[in-house]
Amino acid sequence: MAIKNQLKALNNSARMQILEWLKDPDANFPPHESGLTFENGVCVAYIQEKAGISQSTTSQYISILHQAGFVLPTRIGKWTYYKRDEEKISQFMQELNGIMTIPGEEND
Amino acid sequence: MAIKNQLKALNNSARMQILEWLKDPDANFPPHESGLTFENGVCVAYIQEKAGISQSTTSQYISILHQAGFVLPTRIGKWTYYKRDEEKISQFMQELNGIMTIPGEEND
DNA sequence: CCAACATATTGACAAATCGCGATATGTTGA
DNA sequence: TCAACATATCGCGATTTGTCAATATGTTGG
Repeated sequence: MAIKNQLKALNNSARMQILEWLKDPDANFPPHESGLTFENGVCVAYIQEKAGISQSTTSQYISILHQAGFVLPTRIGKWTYYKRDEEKISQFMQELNGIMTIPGEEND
Repeated sequence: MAIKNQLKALNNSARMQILEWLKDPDANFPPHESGLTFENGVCVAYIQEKAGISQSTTSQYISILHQAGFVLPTRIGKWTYYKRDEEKISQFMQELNGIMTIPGEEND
């Protein structure tokens, strides 16, 4: 159930990229005008600008990433900041690994 | 390029299941009537029967798994046997892991 | 409360994917 | 060469996804 949505969320290059950018906000986004650090993540407007897609599409993509459990929102004032949920992402990768690979196999 | 097709290939429960079944053909399929072992994989007809989908859909799904590099065909007589390409699968998982996770992070 | 703004939701339509039946291709045994 | 069979490909309607503009919701400062 969960993993199906998670794979669907990844099945789009913009959504993948957003997740990658959020790995290192300092390297990928300008500082927030509010002076806020990236501790709580990045605001939607910055993600939109970087991705070069419309506001509505950006919001929808972030919603899909959120439903997949990959990002966590923090609302501060009129802004919503999103950051990666590293634990959920790790869990997903472990689960996918369990599905995809054979336990004994040591291929690399 | 490659990883996009690979994620697409996984974005379908029947295709995921086929890959899982092929992890252990002895456990998931009856022996080939020809007496052939599963060394070269499983014939399409058995996969079709197990998946409960049409012949054309089965063939197409296997083709998608093949394009993704997840399975290898061996033609013997009028049969085509498919088995997992463990190396490619491992490579895919490593690549996805590199994209999805942050190097230093040790979440579990 | 209102105007301005950030984000979310809705409605629409094109493009991609699902899954099938029909048909084509390739192979073997007679 | 032909009939039977295994698999692949084609063409199709149905469903899902991509992406947008328009609109709704929620928040703050005045």
